Amino acid sequence: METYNDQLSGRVMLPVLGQPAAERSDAARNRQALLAVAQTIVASSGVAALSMDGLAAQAGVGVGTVYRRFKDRAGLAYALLDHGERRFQEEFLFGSPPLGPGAPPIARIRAFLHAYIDRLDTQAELHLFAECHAPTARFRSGAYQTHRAHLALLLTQARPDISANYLADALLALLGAGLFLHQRRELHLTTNQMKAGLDQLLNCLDAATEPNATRTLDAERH
Amino acid sequence: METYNDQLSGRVMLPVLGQPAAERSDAARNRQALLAVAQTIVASSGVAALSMDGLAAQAGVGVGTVYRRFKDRAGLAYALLDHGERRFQEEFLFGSPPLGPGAPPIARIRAFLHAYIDRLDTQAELHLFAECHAPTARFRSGAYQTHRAHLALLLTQARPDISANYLADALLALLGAGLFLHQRRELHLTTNQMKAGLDQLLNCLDAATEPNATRTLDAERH
DNA sequence: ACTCTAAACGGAGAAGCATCCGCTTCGACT
DNA sequence: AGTCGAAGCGGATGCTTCTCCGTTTAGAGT
Repeated sequence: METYNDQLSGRVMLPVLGQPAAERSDAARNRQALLAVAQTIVASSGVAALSMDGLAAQAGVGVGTVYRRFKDRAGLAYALLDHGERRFQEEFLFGSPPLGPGAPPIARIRAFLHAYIDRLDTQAELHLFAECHAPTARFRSGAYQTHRAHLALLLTQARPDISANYLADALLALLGAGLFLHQRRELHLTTNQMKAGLDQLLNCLDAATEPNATRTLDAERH
Repeated sequence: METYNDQLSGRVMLPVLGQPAAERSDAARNRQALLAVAQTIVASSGVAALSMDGLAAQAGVGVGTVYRRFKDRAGLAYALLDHGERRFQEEFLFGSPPLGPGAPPIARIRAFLHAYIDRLDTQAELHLFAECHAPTARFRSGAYQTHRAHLALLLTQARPDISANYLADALLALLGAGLFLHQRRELHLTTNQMKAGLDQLLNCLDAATEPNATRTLDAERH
């Protein structure tokens, strides 16, 4: 029933409307403490070692508190990813090209995919952890929605003839943590090889542009 | 450490080499009984209601037995998917075209994707269950390896200029149970719409064939 | 029929997730 | 400073997964 829209949100874009009643100071303190401890655990022993009970114990709070703050295991994971996600969003929404505005659509998409791969390179386990413990949540999360909207917008510009939303979902599927880890651990691909693979597909998209479709809205053909 | 290679295997293709020492009769009996009970539970109450303890209780065996037979939750799920997977493999390996041999590569790929979507339509929850409880296992499973090899072979014929293995993984990523359920539940797509989406992408692949690359190995250009 | 051993069985127990609910505390408003 | 209600706290509790290990049994060889 509940979603993780608050975590990892597209809040960056939202006006300060009905801020859902700011956290009480003790609550905020606990959240920070818990996040700090959680990060330490993950850094030192890996995500597998991160348990709700253990976290509560190490942070010196009751388990109830952990659940109140983070809802569940997946919520905790999303909270841990949130900082990086915010920065990422700022970069592709407001940063400098080619990731940020200013570059042609295909270039921005490419930059987005590359940047995403780089994030996975350091955080794939955490992403996987989050995805697995709330399987449908990835798609409902604010982060996913934002990424999807971003890609869909760019794709509409690059390929007005293809369903942009579908394509956006497709591209994001290629960035799933499970696939990434498989490619890294089993196939021993480097991030550069993955990027190259994605580039190939993008080239495909670019090359296959229908002759009568406008490739970019305002660029002349030559 | 362990994998699920035995479940959902490409055994279809394997000669009768070192059959891993046939099951003892009591073991086989228990496996059948457990699978039957598990299927009943899933059919009547959904995958969420399928617990190892409950299964053991309902089947009248100890939990240890369940774990010995199926290794873990994910293993049980894979075992439940196994029957259908065998039939699916037979169809795309030996069945009639366009799914089976005889049709041109792109047509076979399309047929494969469509058939996969149809399977997901009835079994997505079980697939998701399996994927989530052994996140990396999907990629290591015999089923995945077989699907991947199949697609890679066809892709090599259709697009010798693109890394077939990478593309195969990409296509299979689009068939993840998580994405499927998201598209069905959240976006209210029909299976036909999903198939259409996949077709669009395939058309892209087809259309973007490099002019100097041979589209099919022995077809003349005109 | 008897023996013997690898395989299978069963269930107690450890550990984790999540909930519930009575108690405590913050902080807004007098 | 004092009141008061919403929000937060915590840990007992229940349920589940999975492991471990002592006991039992199938079935091959004699």
